[in-house]
Amino acid sequence: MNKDEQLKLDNQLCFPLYAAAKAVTKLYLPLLTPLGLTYTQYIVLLALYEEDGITTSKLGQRVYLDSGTLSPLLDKLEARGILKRKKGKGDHREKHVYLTEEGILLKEKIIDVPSKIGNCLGLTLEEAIALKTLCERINGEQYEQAI
Amino acid sequence: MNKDEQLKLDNQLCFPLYAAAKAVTKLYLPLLTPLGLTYTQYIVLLALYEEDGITTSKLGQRVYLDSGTLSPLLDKLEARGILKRKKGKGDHREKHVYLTEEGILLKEKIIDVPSKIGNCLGLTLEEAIALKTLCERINGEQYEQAI
DNA sequence: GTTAATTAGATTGTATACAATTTATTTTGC
DNA sequence: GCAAAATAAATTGTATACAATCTAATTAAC
Repeated sequence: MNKDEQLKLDNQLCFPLYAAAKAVTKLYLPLLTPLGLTYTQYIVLLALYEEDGITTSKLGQRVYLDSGTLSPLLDKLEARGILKRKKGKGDHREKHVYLTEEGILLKEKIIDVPSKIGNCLGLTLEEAIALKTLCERINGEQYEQAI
Repeated sequence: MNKDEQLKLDNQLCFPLYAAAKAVTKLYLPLLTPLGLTYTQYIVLLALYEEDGITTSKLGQRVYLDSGTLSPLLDKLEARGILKRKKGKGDHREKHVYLTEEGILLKEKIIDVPSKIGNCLGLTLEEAIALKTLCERINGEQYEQAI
């Protein structure tokens, strides 16, 4: 394949990946909008359901978001009464993120989302696992010095 | 796997996919920033190198972007002198997007980007093709009535 | 032990993304 | 042939994303 061929959209890996991520995110809209949640807010809540009281920076590492994205997002969820941020006893620079009663109750509405999404992708279970594994490989790489 | 397990971040398909797309997009930064381009602008240019003079709506379908994203993006590229939009002779609602001399010259700088990115993903060729194929399957699906 | 370097979180600035709306034009229905 | 529906592009509003910067608090260095 020459350089001109290589430049075509259909020969890129990045583009289908970018498009697929957007398409899958959009799949969640009809389930999350009724709950007043965006996809990113949903992801942040999943992380909190796993580890309540996590610090903001740890949460950011978990969901691959920096403070520029996470701070205003947490502002909104806090304003809605879903979570609270409190300074810990130790390091006073850190803030811990805690689910409120309402945030904990919201889990009951969220818990059916994965199964409802599950069979909508048009992939077999094996294909979905293969896709997930390949994406995790990419996410696990260290790219800083790669270029 | 019970519902609580199913809700964990590590058991989602959507999340690694979303993270991998962001990671791959970020890989392009050191190559595109020197050219003054963002990743999305790069994708739009690839589409134009394949079909110069395409209408705005066709371009949007090709790169999976709606007019709300594409209009201001084209504004910027037009302001930089990389492309021009002109009304066609036929349907006066349509605008056709044409590369300028400068936009055509830019291709010479862009043409090496794919090969430079190529081997940075830590995937074998077979794995990259498998990933691309699975993403294309997702992109080809019709999801409107799926939920 | 005091200054320098680092870190946590927030803020600012720019660029996506997309739903919903608006305007101009074209096509349909009858 | 004309009102109604549809379409193309732009605009508005809200929510990511992230680089760069800022402030406050902590740690390191000497």
